[in-house]
Amino acid sequence: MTSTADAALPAQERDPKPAQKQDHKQDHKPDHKPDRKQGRKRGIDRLIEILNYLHQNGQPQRPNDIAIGIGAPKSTVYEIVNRLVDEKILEPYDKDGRLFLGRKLHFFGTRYLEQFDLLRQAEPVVTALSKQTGETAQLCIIDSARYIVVLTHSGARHFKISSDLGQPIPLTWTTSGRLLLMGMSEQAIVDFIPPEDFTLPDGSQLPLADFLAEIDKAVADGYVSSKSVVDAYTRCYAAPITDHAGSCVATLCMVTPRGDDRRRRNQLRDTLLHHAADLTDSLGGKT
Amino acid sequence: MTSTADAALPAQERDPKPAQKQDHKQDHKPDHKPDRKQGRKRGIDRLIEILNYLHQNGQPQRPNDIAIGIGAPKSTVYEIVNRLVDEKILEPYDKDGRLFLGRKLHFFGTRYLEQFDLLRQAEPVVTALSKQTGETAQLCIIDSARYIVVLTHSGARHFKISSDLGQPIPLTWTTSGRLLLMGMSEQAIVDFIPPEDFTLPDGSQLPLADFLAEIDKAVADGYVSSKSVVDAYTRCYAAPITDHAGSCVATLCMVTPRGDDRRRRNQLRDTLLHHAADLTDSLGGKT
DNA sequence: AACCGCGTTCCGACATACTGGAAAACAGGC
DNA sequence: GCCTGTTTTCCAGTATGTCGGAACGCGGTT
Repeated sequence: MTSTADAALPAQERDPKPAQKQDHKQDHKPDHKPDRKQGRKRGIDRLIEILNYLHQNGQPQRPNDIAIGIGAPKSTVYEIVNRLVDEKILEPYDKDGRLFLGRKLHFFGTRYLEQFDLLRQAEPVVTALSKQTGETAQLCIIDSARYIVVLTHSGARHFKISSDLGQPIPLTWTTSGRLLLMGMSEQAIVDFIPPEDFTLPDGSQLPLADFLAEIDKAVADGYVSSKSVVDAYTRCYAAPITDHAGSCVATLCMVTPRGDDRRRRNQLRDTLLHHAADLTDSLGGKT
Repeated sequence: MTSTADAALPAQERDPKPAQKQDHKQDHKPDHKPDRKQGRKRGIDRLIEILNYLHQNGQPQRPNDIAIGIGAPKSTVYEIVNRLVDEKILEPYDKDGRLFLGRKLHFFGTRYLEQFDLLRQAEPVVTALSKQTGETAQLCIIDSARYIVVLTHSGARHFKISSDLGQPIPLTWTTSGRLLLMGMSEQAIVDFIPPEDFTLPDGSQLPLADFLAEIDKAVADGYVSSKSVVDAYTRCYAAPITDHAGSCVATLCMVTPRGDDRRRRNQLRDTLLHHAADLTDSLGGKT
């Protein structure tokens, strides 16, 4: 099963069905065209669909499968895919013609990491935290009103708690969400979070008042430790990384199986807080 | 200055001039069109150019700069760039409108790493080697008859030996090149290496016989340690990572400033060999 | 051998993505 | 404020990239 940081997605199967989405054209202009039949699409869009599809699907696919998966004409997909293979943006995976994301993407991604202080500095911290505790450690941020994991390092446990790096999840579903929203007024939070995100994965509603109270407690404690909202097996720990103004730019967190005794829980919490404070310091944040 | 593993590029300035290349259409068919004026290009090509440009350039740029840099119409670049920002493939960098590679690329890149045994296993080894020695450590492979660095971890030195991850370099220029070609016949090597690659960065020619002799010695020794061919400051150490058949699939290597005494050189070599053997083992290779 | 399913390649036609050029917004410098 | 150079946005025309559909190739089954 697939579990994400403090927000394990409920057995989010990687089903190969069409990537239902896009069409939310956020053009700045009114877009007078009444959304004609989604006939033809341009190459760039296809390319993006292909990459996203392979990323979400997580495993090598044949051009034909990709075409079916994203609901695009085969001829188009073959065309584009060949171009991308030339560029090493995709790479052949086996002799059956399966393809996967290519090394060029790794190079691009590395450049991205180099460029950004937060991630560059956080990377060794996440690794150290994970190594030291043997648990899965992650760095999480807010991304367009959702929570996403941006760095992850798996723990030593035999059953892998893999994380869906980069998959947006409602803030309300996550332990970290309580911390990431610190400092926002009630009104701001209501405006910020999409209303549907107050529906928890089991279908129940999270009362706003409860959520606000949890945020308050999180801020007061300086960390959160709680059972995952989205699965029955994991406990999550999260600590804030703050900037010079004291607002929370990210959280450092851990995912562990439930069932640890109080002693170990405290120990994990302390280790986490220690690393989080270090990271905040080295970023010039206010501790 | 910029230095790459065992092949520091000679002050390879990152000049913002047009990316002269492509046009080598390797279509399987004769391509009857006599290569018309390079008029219009498709979106996908532009997109690739943009990403490559930002990657090679290494720093955030404005859409306008990108347009100039890749020699594309501004209107086109603005169009595409906006699309990519929506997708988080590019990201705004500052309020002057500069952009850089986006987090999505990091996510894609991570998936790539997860998927491939060699890199997944090699990553902790490279890190460990670098931490233990304080030097820059890298994993290198052959990529279309050239050498490229696929993993890197900077050493603790104050002046950063940054590496051009993913930049193809002639095998002859690199220490690792001697190892990566092990097992190939003279004829195979001649056929494989582009003739122009026997010209060293200083303009001199590398005699084939010398090169072959160096390869033989490398194989016999089981490692190479030599002064970098391409700069005057560094010494490089390389050790082979072999597969079950005993052929060299990659090299683990280190870049150090010159001037270490024999004792330390031996020590570094031993550490390197130790880690390389570990990695080969864990990949099921023949030691 | 002939048949079937599946993955891949080929090809012509048309909608449209890309382009050039010009206008508009912006940023300094005087 | 006014002028000058730069960056960004807008727009309409046409070269061309995308699509559908058909043909091809290959492995396995009857």
